[in-house]
Amino acid sequence: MAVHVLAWIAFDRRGTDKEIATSQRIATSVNTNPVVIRRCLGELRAAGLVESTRGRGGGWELTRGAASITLLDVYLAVGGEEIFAMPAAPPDAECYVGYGIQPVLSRVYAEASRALCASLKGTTIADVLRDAVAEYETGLRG
Amino acid sequence: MAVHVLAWIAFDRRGTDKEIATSQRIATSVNTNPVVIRRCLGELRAAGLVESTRGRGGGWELTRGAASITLLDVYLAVGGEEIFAMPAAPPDAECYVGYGIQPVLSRVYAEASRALCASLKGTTIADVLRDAVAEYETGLRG
DNA sequence: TTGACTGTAACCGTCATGATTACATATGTT
DNA sequence: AACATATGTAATCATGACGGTTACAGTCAA
Repeated sequence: MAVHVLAWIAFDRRGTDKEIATSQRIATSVNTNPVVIRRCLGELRAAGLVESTRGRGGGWELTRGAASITLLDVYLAVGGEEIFAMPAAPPDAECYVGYGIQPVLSRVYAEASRALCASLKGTTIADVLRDAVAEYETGLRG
Repeated sequence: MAVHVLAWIAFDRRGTDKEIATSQRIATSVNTNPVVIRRCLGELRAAGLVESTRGRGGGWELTRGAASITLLDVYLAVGGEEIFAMPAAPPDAECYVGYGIQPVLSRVYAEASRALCASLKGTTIADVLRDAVAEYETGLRG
């Protein structure tokens, strides 16, 4: 959803009319509630990806170009650190496997997480927006 | 949890006593309920990683060596295809971004998923077990 | 026949997440 | 000043995923 929101703001900014992106208009595109959008944008703002202006005529803007925001930035912004869950109840500490498996799994998760992040780093919001628009136009022809 | 369970079965098999792994004993190590273990093992069996024998003296065995079971096998067995969630409600189809973003994100997710799977493929149950036991012994010395 | 084990259904509590309502706050326009 | 339009955020509800638990049926060896 965060990716969608950011792409929408970037798209809106390209338009000829200088309207600023509001949570209401974004919500229409994402097909959800403005409050949900604001919550999402709040996280993105905390990560420094967007800025908001309040009051009439206010709304949301990217703090930098869409081409310099990677999906990794978005992933980290919305708190996507926890891909794999560690066991809720700690394993049996007196068991060989139960005792030693936790740190081992942590290392494995860190490794997998690195691979995932490296992949996400390869795509920017600008890439997503460009491909989405292309997809739209292809759909119209088909 | 599935990794823990498989490592435990592999560990149990190495022992001098020829006891077979039961869901009860596995549950003790994982610190959970035998039914949870059986549910988990049911998925692993569906994926062909383990076999069970019923009745007295029954239990669970690996269908192949621990060194030939990768974490990717486990990941796929327990249905870990869905890392990223697609929007519950479909985006606005009349919006440039809303229409085209879904297939674009699908491609991005597929790419990220490939990276993750490649990483998981590099570690086997045997690796995890070896490191866990080493961790245990290191802990005893410290 | 008995005991030990798997196989499952059923139900509960918890947690995360999105949806919604309501209201406080801020700010440009009139 | 009054109003319209935004954001900011708390509170609440519904939903789904997941583990924990109980209960019971099916299976097999001793």
